[in-house]
Amino acid sequence: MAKRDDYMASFSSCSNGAHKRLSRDFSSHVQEHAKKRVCISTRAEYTYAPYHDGYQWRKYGQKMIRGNTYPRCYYRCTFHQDHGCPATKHVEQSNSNDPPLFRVIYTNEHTCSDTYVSDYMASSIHIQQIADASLRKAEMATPSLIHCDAGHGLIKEEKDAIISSLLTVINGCDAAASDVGHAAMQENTSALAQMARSSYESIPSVSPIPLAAPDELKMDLGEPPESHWFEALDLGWFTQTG
DNA sequence: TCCATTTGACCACA
DNA sequence: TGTGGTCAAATGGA
Repeated sequence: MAKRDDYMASFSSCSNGAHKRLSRDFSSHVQEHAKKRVCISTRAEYTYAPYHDGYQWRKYGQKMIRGNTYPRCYYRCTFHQDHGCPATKHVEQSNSNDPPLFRVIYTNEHTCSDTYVSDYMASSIHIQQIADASLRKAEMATPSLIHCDAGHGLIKEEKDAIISSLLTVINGCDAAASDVGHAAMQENTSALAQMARSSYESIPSVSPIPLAAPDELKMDLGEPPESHWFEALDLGWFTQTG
């Protein structure tokens, strides 16, 4: 496959017209190889904090998408020009709740590796933001429940779901780490997994009997079910071939 | 003055 | 031909 760096090197020494042409040439290469099932990573994520994921992004476009209430915003890595980092993400609000939930679609991995580890540390903050937002929502919905045993049980269930999601993500990261060879990331994700487990174990379990959360306490996620906080996009051509 | 964001226009693809 | 993704000039803030 043609290296993107080759194209990016060309970018720096050509006119705008040639720049655009090379960009399209590269897009054609990507699409061509996509047809041949070459690995290009894409994943979707639902989050309350779409703008703080540990990386620096620059917005390059916004578009109303047919059938969507809210516009989709297009971001690429700040180091796109400097280091040719191909990472991009699309952010679209998926509901009008307070706080609103956003769907973020990440495309391509960062090659600006100096910010890589901090991303995974940011992930723990990110998950904490999700948990906090979720619990605030529950508290606002039924403040009296927070102060009774049943309320504690419901909150524990809510936390269970969130932390379970975190562990799923971290386990996924562990697998990804072996692919890209970032040992440091593995250490951090293991630490995060341990943090999540200890956090999980430290939550007092007032009611050992699983309780079904009433409707007003369930998180309104719109389309995605809770088990799909982080969703891998199966585009049908992820398989790496020799 | 520099840099990030906005926004209309352009292009590729289905 | 409609839709989604990207570009780049214009604009605004630090």
